[in-house]
Amino acid sequence: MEKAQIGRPREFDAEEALQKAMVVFWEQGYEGASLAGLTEAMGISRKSMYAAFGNKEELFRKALQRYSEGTVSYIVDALEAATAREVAEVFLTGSVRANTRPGCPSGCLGVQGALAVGESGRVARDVLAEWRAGGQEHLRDRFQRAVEEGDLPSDADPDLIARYVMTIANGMAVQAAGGATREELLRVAGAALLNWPPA
Amino acid sequence: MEKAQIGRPREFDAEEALQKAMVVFWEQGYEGASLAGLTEAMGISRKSMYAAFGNKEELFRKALQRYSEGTVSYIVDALEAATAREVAEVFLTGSVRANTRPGCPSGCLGVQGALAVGESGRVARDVLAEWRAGGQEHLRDRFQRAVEEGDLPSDADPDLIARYVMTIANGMAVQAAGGATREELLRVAGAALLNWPPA
DNA sequence: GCACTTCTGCACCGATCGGTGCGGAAGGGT
DNA sequence: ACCCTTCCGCACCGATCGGTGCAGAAGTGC
Repeated sequence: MEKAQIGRPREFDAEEALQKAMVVFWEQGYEGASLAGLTEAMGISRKSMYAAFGNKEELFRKALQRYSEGTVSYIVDALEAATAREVAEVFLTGSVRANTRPGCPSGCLGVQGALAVGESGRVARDVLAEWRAGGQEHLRDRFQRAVEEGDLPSDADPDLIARYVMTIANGMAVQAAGGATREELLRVAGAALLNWPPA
Repeated sequence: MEKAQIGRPREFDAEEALQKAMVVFWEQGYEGASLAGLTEAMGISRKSMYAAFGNKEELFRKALQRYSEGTVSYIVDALEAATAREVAEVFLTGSVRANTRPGCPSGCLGVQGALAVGESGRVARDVLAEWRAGGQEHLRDRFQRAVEEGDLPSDADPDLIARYVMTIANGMAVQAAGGATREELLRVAGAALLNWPPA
């Protein structure tokens, strides 16, 4: 994104513009977000957007990356928790907070950004599916380690446990998109954690 | 939909066409489904579609109604089950089967049909949110009855239990949209049901 | 056979989609 | 001061969006 020091420097803050674009994608989805709406929110012209980010798909990819590093950075903390139970707890409560953050759209960009789409959204849909699968894989690896460390029973299935936890998170994202409050979702997360290990 | 017996009768089967439209909405979402794609799948012209169904929004509403009466009719069976535990079990396993039906799109129309959308999809999004809330309400009423009948502990919270069950179902719909198999999801449902009552 | 109604295919509507070509303005290096 | 690069606002591109007007064809009741 930074390529030259010579010439007229850009007048806008790329990170700030990307943040605004991320919010629009988060709220309206990949297909629902138009170039006009994106650039208006970003405060720049179409031409500047294309020069700085490539095209709509690339902008979406970069917005998702920013989302990963910012909004959902709690997953890093979760994976570093001491026990498998705490991993699940930090992950789920972090999800709830991210899905119901005041001033941000409800729900999760990684879920509602592109779930079912037409031809033009295929790439975005696949990018998000891969993104979710990647998160689930990190959880699975962590639970696998927990099994090896004796933190989980030796016959526990890390794949199933990771999928179970991710399913709860995905479901809460849908609930948040439908208007569920932080308190309601925290209680759901609490209920899901009563069951541990879940297999 | 049936209004006159005089005049030239329509040449296509409205129910059959609606079924095809439902599948397109299911697969591509409300915004992703174009009139061109819909009418092509339905095998009729734009004009015939408008005459028979009104407009795109009305077509979507009628497709959702057909989805309710067909694909997700298992919810009726679930609500009639003898115990709250069985209600949850029939509901969740029914969800898994509906989300992974061979020959149908993966996932749930009620979830992926319109989760995050632009201006033009607002109505569809709200229709679906209300649809999901309605299902959850039915579950809550059933669990409320279970409390009154002593089938659930007297301090159990029907609202929380219904939201918990619906969250699992919503999450499995996202998982299915991402490619999870029926077997994988049945194991998740089984794991979720180990935890009963979930509060 | 006639009148009446409705169906259907085609072309077309204005609006918007994602994406660009152009030309002037503006900053940095030397 | 010069040059060179980059930025940026505007107009515009073909394609597609949801939705319609028109006219001919076709079926039903009398």
